Amino acid sequence: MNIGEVAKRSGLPPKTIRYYEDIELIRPMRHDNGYRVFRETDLHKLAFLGRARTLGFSIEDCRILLSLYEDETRESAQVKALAQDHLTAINDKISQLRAMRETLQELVQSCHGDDRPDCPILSDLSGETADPV
Amino acid sequence: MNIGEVAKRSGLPPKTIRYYEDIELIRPMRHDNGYRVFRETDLHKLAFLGRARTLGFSIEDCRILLSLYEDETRESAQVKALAQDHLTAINDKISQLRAMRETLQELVQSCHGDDRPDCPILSDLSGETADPV
DNA sequence: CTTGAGCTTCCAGCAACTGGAAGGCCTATA
DNA sequence: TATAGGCCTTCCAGTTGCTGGAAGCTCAAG
Repeated sequence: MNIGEVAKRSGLPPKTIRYYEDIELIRPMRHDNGYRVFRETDLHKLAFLGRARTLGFSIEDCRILLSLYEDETRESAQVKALAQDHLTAINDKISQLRAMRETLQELVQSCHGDDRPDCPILSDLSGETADPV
Repeated sequence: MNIGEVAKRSGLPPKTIRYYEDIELIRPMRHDNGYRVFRETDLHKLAFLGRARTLGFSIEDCRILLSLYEDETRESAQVKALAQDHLTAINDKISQLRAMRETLQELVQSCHGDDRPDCPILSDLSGETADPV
């Protein structure tokens, strides 16, 4: 398979696939003409990576996951710990975003949003303490 | 004020303050010796920026917010629209993260996490369809 | 033989800083 | 007065995960 085909089948853009080779997540062979040759195992790895990235794992986590996947002597505890840490990080991010949302929502709601310059959003940002509702 | 003082008072690290000058969010004066001189208005702007960044606004949004703040002929509708868009983006991100969390949580729960290699997390990533529970 | 699609490499840029090196300045104390 | 330290300066590089674009080679079709 050439890169275009693999891109279609894996759902990853060619640029990304080349990048993954660059950082040595995959190691496709080469044709005599310099073209990359992808085998089923390469495609499989790329799909694995795509899925892991969709779940938000970092590239370095992906590298570890891939190596665990290929290591028949792995302990599932290692995988679980990695996933658990990631889950915790995601939960932290959600909390942060929720805090932002809460504040923003209040500010947006309190702004009349017309042609007058008066604006509680800017007031808040500039450090004025909000009027008690 | 020197940068250290401003850093303390604004809560932003000196590096970040220099960076903000670099991208022309602020324009502090200079002493003869080359040191930056910050006035109250600079400090005020930095606090504004810090707060806006905490709410997740991008630097470019911050630039716009700052210019709106300083524009007495602004219409609050402009500010509100910006904040509303940002709020929408945050909500999108939260949705994404929640989707990740849901999947991850299931996977983590289904993994026994012991010394055996068998692992539903890796199975999922590798494209095996999950066994119906 | 030419055209166009597909492939190659390499370089640059995004966001928003952050770390570190090399060196100037300022103040206090011995 | 010398020096030590702490603060300041600039500049360069690195972070994460790609993405865009340029220049150029290859391949298949007409």
